[in-house]
Amino acid sequence: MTNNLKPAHKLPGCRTSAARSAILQSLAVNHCQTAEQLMAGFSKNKRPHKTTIYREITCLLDNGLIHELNFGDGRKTYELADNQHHHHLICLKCGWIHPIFMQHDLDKTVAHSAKKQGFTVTKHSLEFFGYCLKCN
Amino acid sequence: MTNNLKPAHKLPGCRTSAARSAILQSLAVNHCQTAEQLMAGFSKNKRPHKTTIYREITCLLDNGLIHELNFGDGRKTYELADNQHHHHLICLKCGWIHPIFMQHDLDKTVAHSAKKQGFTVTKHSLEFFGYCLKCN
DNA sequence: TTGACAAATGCAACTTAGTTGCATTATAAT
DNA sequence: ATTATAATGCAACTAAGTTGCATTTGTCAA
Repeated sequence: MTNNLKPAHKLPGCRTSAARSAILQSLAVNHCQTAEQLMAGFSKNKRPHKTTIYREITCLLDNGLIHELNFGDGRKTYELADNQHHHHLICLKCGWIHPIFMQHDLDKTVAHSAKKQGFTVTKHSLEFFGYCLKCN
Repeated sequence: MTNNLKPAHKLPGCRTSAARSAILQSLAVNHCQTAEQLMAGFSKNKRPHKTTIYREITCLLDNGLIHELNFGDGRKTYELADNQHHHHLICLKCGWIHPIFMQHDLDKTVAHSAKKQGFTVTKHSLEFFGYCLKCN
């Protein structure tokens, strides 16, 4: 588990970083996490400073290893970039987040009509909100 | 223009409010605006305090007159609730926002499969990011 | 193996968006 | 006209995230 993540930790122009490795491992276990949740994932005695967390997140974003998401609650959420394109179910009560895989060509469809007004679509965000099993 | 908005300004348990009327009028002209943009819409000499803006936004949300959106830049955006269901084109460079109307039954499709795991979909968010005519 | 440069880290102070408590003003129902 | 309560302003606060700077540490080249 640790081993197959190691290569990804080696980034060009970067050294190995305990915090960076830990963040990637944490995201491999828990699909979607905020900066705060990533912080909480460390045991208290070896928890890095919040500045470090935010800087490693920036580094991982710059290197395309993670994606930033925003579910409307004002916090940024992160997930590994190495998984296939998907969307999310998000519980409005408990914050439970679940990836869903569905086939669609929204991007293509919209790109076509958007182009008529000179707009080029590069990505989209599609999230479903509601109530999970426990909160229903 | 002012007249046909007036009735909407009368909210149960609320008095008429200059700030509230102005916010609704501003959103009628400019589809999507942040709290800061709404502030900027007032001429300097009769601009209400930011606390007032935020409180009026809360009031309008509570009464269902506006919707809150979040395009991932950390700011909340507001639009009138009295228009038909739509999504947005959002320019990543200049922040240009444009509503798009497209037919789809994503909500229904997903609601069906989500229900199998006990999740009830109540709403969804679908936004397209890219570059507008000017920024292309 | 060592030396040195740059990356990683920690800390304090700062920024930005938004919130809360409290005092004052003003609308509208009686 | 009186009065209750909504609307407003102001100051102080919170929460998420950022920046500057000093210190530590990993890694490359000699």
